Amino acid sequence: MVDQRFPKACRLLDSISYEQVFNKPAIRVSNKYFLILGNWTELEQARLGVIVAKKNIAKANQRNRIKRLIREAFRVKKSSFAPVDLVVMARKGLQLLENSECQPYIHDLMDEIVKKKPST
RNA sequence: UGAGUUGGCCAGGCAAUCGCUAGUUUUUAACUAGAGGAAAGUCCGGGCUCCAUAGAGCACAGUGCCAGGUAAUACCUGGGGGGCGCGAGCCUACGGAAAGUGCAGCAGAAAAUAAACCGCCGCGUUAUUCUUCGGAGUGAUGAGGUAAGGGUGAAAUGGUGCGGUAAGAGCGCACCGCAUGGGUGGCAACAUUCCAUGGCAUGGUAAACCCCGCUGGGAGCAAGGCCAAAUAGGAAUCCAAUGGUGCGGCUCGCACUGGAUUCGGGUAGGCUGCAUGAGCAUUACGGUGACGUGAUGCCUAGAUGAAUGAUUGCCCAAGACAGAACCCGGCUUACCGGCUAACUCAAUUA
Repeated sequence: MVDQRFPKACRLLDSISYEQVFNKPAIRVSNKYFLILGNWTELEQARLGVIVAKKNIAKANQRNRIKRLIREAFRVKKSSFAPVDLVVMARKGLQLLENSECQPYIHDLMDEIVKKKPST
């Protein structure tokens, strides 16, 4: 049984954690709808932070939907990651897509990160 | 059956697997609960918190038929006036224009102490025609009278008829309308097929200034309280003085500054505020109703880098607008469809 749980230990919980990722991102992958920054850590598991700006997605219920989508994708793939802090940012236009249309974009980017290894 | 009016309700359902937040317990698991009718816009009204115990006056803002409901309102209920609709019903910032100031394009003679463009009327002067020699008619012109008729306008100082007159005119009369006072009905707004008086004023605009009545102190949960790394030196209480400084837009006013005594103060961060409430359901009684009073039962989201979801299958009417952030009551706006009650109009059948 693969661990697919998503407790608070798997999330970035304060602005310090976010700033560490933004200051020197070792990982930077993106496509039309998402941008992912990441930083290798010494922790036991990967952690996720999500940013969906009001500027990009105007309606609150659409922002919630996209955040859930990103968390769900991370939750399913979590055990495949090396210890890493990720920040996923949503770009404009996502509110026009159905959930099933969005999923390939986020899954592809996460697969890309799974292939990478920490440069020791 | 069709068309319509008003009100109320629902907002995909079920199952399996994997998850999230909170609570409880026998705690590495199980059980329970987990967005809305608008959670939205932040347009009003409150609660709560601090500022001064939240006061007085001015200014400013809001509000505006009457009565009631409510914690309160700009909301709701009932009623009145006006307008629209065949009707059920709908709309209505609906106080004051005889306190003052201002404004009114075009058209029109004139838009406010009314006014004479055309027309109508007699009078004077003059030309001319006719004449029974008294005058009569026509044209031009002058000073007047006239609000009947025409024409302009959204609006032109009551309407119709008769009398009256040179022509006219509420100039007089009748009826209708209007105003004022009284009576009557109504808590009131107001109504009045009641009575009297008045020939009739007082044009419109107050979502123009304004006047009048009523209401409003300010800031907001990033309020405020507690614990507290860092950092800076002050903070609280009492007494004295009435000079200085500061404080909602201003004034009254209030606070601080001085001295003495005491020792904590407070940013990041954390905790709290933060879920028992103007609460919900059922029911009885009072009330036309909004609603109130009582009884019984229930506890029903509480996140904080921010939970309430994903996948699969089945069913149907094929799922819109949209996400709590201190909490309530309203209003407004967005919205796929569907259900339901009462009523109105039209047609058909009996």
